[in-house]
Order: sequence, then C-alpha cells, then structure tokens
Amino acid sequence: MGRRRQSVTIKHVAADAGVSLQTVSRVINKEPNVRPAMKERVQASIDKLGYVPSIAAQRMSGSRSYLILAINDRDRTIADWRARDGRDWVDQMLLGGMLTAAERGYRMIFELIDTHSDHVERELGAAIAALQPDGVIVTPPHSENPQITGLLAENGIPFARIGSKEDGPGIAMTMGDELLAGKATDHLIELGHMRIGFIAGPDEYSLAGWRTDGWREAMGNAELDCEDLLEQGDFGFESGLAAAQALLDRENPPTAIIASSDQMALAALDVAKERGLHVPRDLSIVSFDNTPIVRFATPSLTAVDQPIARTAARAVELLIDFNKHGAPQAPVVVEGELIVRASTARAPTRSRT
Amino acid sequence: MGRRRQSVTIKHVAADAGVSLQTVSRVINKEPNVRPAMKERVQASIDKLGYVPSIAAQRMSGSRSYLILAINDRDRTIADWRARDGRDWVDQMLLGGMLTAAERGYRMIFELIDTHSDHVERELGAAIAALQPDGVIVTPPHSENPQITGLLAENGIPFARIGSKEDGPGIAMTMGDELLAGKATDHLIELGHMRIGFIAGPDEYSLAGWRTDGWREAMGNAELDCEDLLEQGDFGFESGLAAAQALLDRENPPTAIIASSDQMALAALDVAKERGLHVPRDLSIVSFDNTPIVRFATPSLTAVDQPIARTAARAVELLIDFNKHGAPQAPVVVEGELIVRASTARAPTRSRT
DNA sequence: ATGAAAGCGCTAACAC
DNA sequence: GTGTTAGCGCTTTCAT
Repeated sequence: MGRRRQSVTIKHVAADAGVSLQTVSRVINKEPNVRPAMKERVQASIDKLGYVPSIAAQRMSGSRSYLILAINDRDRTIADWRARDGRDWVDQMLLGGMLTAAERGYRMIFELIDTHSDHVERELGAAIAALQPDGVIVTPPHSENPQITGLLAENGIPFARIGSKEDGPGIAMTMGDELLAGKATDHLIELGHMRIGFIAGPDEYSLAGWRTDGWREAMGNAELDCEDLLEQGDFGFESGLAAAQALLDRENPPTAIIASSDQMALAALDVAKERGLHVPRDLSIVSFDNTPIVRFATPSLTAVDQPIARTAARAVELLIDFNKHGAPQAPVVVEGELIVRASTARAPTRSRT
Repeated sequence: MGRRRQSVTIKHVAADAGVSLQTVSRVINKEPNVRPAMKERVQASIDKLGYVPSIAAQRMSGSRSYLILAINDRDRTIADWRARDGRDWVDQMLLGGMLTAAERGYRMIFELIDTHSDHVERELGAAIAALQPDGVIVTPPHSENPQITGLLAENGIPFARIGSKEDGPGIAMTMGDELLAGKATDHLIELGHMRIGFIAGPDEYSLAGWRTDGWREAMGNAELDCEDLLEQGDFGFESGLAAAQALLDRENPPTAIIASSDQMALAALDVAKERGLHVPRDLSIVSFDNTPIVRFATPSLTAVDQPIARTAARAVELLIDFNKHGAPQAPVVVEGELIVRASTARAPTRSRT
C-alpha cells in the first residue's frame, strides 16, 4: 500500500496544458479572468488526464471542503435502526441531501451526536475540526439545542436548523407542521367529525407544539370544542397506547383521533381494535410522519407526510449558496401534504355510548 | 465566511506542551518511542486545548484519510428510496458501518455509482481522487463488476466485496446464502413438506445462484425431488407474482415456497390469497432478506435475515486492519439466520388437487 | 489575463 | 527518544 499519492495532480494538468498552476486552479474553480481559449485548453487536459482535485488539498489551502455534515440524535437514531420497523428518516435525509449535494460537487457526511451528553461540544467540535464542513444540517432535537447552534455559530459555519423557527443564527426550516395539522383536522371536519381527539408529542420538540396549535386553530375555526380531547405522548408506541385509552375512555369519546407520530397512531389503531371499534367506521385515525409501515397497516393509515428528503435537499442548496445569498430572512417552509388512505371515513351517525 | 482556518492546530499543542510538532504527531498517532511522561504532558495539552487533527492535513501529508467509502448501485438505491416501502438496506449498511468506523476514528461516506454506465470508471475514479478513502466497500452488483474491482485494485485501495466469493483482489464477503437457503429448506422439511418450490433471483447476482444451490442441496439430502419446483424472478414483486402463479399451476403444486427476496415472497403471499389458499395452512412461505415489511405482512413472514449491518461493520474492521493483517485467505462469512414467524406451518395432510 | 511565491496542517525521512 | 527539514496538492496573496 505505502504512500498512496494522488496519481494525477494539478501539476500534471498544468504541464500538459503548458500553463501555470494558477490558471488550472482558476479553471477548476470557474473563476473569471481566464480567456475562453485558455480555459478550453486547460479543460481539455483535465479531461484527457482524468484529473479530479483532491478535496483534502483544497481544504488545506483554505478553500472549501465540499463537505456537508448532517447530524442526528445518537440515541434515537440507533434505537430506530435497531428496531427495524421501517422508519426511514435516515434514508430519506441521506438520499435527499446526498443527491443534491452531488449535483453541486459536494458530499454529505452523516454523523450522530449525543444530545444529552455533557460532551456535545467535544463530539461536535471534533467532527467540525476533523472534517471542516462547509455546512451543517441539524435536526430535532439538536436544532433547538443552544449548545449546538451556539458552537456552530461561533465557528462561523453555516447551518440549517430543521424543525426550528426561532430567530438566531442558522437557517430556520420547518415542514409546515401547524398548517398540516390544520389540514388533517379540516379533512376530518369535512367528513363530519365534531369530536376530534389529538395526541400531542413531547414538549421538548417545538414541532410537537406547532402540530397541537394547528389542530386547536382548525377546531376553533370550525367552532368545535377542544375540551377533553387532548392527550400527550412522547412519539413512542407505548405512550400512544395510554393516550388513546384515555381519549376513548372519555364520557363523550372522540370519533376521530389525530396522532402526532406514526407510532402513536398505530397504537391508537391497536387500542381501537382491542375495544372492538372498527377503523374507520367507528373511529377515524390520522397519523403524522408517514413512515412506510403506515401504508402496510390494516387499514392503511391516512397520514401527514413529512418531506424529509425534500427538506434535506433544500437545506443542502441553501447551505451551498450561503456565501452568495446569506440566510433567508424568514423560516424556510418545505411543506408536507396530507395523504388520504383507508383509516378515515365519515363520522358515525350516532354516538356509541 | 472568509478563510475558516483550524482554530487549534498541532502547533498550538506543541507550543503549549513545549515540544516539537513531531512529538505531538507521535502521540496523536500512538507511535512508539515516546516516553510516558512526555506522552502524558502532550496529551494534557491536547485535552486542554481541545485539539483534534484535521483529516485534510493528515491526508495531505501522505498518511491516512480516515475515510471509508461505501458504494451502492445508483439506480436500485434510488428506486428503493423512492418506493418508500421500508427496505432498509441503506440504513443498515450505513449505521452498521458508521458506528464501527467511528469507534476507530474513521468516517464512512456513502456514495452511489451507476453500474450500467460507461462512466463507471469516471465516477468511481472521481470519488477516489477526491476523497482518497482508506478503504472501499462494494455491494452487489458492483462487487462482481470487474471494471470496479479492477479500478480499485489498480489504485491499491483495500476493498471489501460484499456478496462475492471469487478469488482475486479485495476481501470477499458473503452472508452465507447457500447455508441459509439450506436452513430454510430444512425448516420446511421438518414441518413435513415434501414439495418445496423455490423462486430464484436473477443470474446477474451470484448470490441468487448460491441460494438456489442451497435449496437444491438440502432437497437432495432429504432425497426430495426438485423437478418442476424451480422458477426464476428478478427479485421484484411483479416477477414474484408470475413465478408463484407458475409454481401453483403445476399439476402437483408445492406445499411450500421459498422466495429469494422479500418482494417475491410478498407476491407469492398475494397469489396464494387470491387463489383462496390459506397461509400457512395450505401453503407455507419463506422469504429472503427480512426487510421490515415482512414482519408487518399478514401473516408475518418467516424469513432469512441478511445481517447487513454486521457485514458492513465487519468490512470496516477488516479494511481498517488491512495494512496490519492483509486480506483474509478465504471468503469471510457473516452468517445470517432464519427467523421463524407465522407463514410456515406443518404441511397439509392431503393434497389439494 | 497570467504567473511566482508563500503557506495551509500535518507526517515521513532523516538527523541527533 | 526527540527535533529538524522537506513536501503533500492546492489556493491564496501579490506581481507582472
């Protein structure tokens, strides 16, 4: 193995084209002040020799690293991965971001950081120092962790905060949670439901709150009461079970339930079945996230799709263009959509007391 | 943004510890010939300053890049990603490889390469030149593409060929397909099945052949006939439909079917249902791959699990240790297992003619 | 519009 | 054992 050096470097190209290194560098970086003829000659040599610049060398001399770093919460990501229940957040984020990055000559690196650890700064700091990424994408709950956003800001690294709309450094991005929760609620209202229960997510996630807000607002617009119709979970299956039980144990139970995560919706479905309630005849269910499994549930779940891939792609673009355009003024919204499947139907005509 | 230089470099550490750069370098790289006292002093400075070496600079000076490149087939990966049907190959490979790499101070980068393109060399060559990875993991069908393995070998880059057991450069790795197909077959034989159909995968994949071999051998060992019991698909759902139809149209149809992919098994399940055959009472089904959806099918499918994460992890280790230990002599087998679920049962007592 | 020189952060090779 | 020197491939100055 030994020293594996670059086989064809900028020097070879320069020699082949009979120009200086600088000129080649200028052509590579599409800089102005190169005569078209010269440019062509150099490009010909590049193609002929199959030259590709080394990103290590580029980074070394103070230019870009052409690396975008995407970080996710360590524990959650590993738990999802082990569970193997088809959650495809990582896939969607990776592919969405990667393909867009590739189009622009960038690469995306995926990394896990522990939110709760006291070593956040160490871990993230190490990744930054080692990789020197040109941009970082952070997802919940990292995107609202001031320790993380602060470190990034300090280091002057452009970053996108997915699932965060606060002011401050970094590009704030959301998937329109509030609006989507409203759409889901409206969908049920149109089907004649008046008692629409909502299973909220945990407070640590702002987006959980936005979803609840969207439901509340849509209910208000339709002059429907939210009283007794809200329960809170932690996005996980178990918590969904408890929340659904509580909702259906009410004196005047809901005829429809919106859960702020797929797992909680699946739990609600189980609870309904257990109680002999037919979905969607007796109870309609809408879920949030739209991970693959909800399509394979029986009945398949009407769900709010989170456009993770599109969001990651957009984040990559914004990050790459950051130097030119700077950060957008307002939070960037990459809007998801409501996908109607078989778990929602007209409200039952009379109450099942 | 401007020139974002490393905030704390080896120089700072050297100055702080009052030693030469080289000594610091030696400590970082755990080289011998550093007195314990010295080592401690330097390490203290490193910790104090929060120093982390820049991989770009390390790579520049001819040492390792600490990057492992994992490449997959472009079209297939994108198709899977778009389909969103819960296939988690990318997830499993990425996380499995990444976590192991991280333990050793390495990073894994995921990349897609087009197999069928004439530009394989260009694409892969570019990735190699830009990234200078210390190792590459290739998966089927790349792992059996001589253009790819040849290029890697030429460049002297250690690589692992997953799903390939031919001799030649690179580390050959399999998940024990033949043996696993045998296990699946034995499982059915133990349940009293004598007519066990097999839906093979496409010839382009050697592992498809190994699976067929394993079935054939197990059948032979039990002195069962394979005649009329083999159909071929392309791993996809549609092809599974056709194959299952053909198998069940036989004069003396099988009482069990093993499909060499989940999608084909799911297709067989659909065909069975359509014909009013109860699974597993009338027909047992075993699938290969064990992607998340098969657990959620009704009934949940007995499946051969492919340990992709473990394989990727092992590949990373072998690659990192390649310089020390070289390539293993024989193909490395990271064996999967048969996961028995609800789609297999005792053979029906009398034939359904 | 092009070229020459300096240096990025680090390690290999060689001194001592 | 430890320090010194040179140089990796590239992009910055700054000349011309």
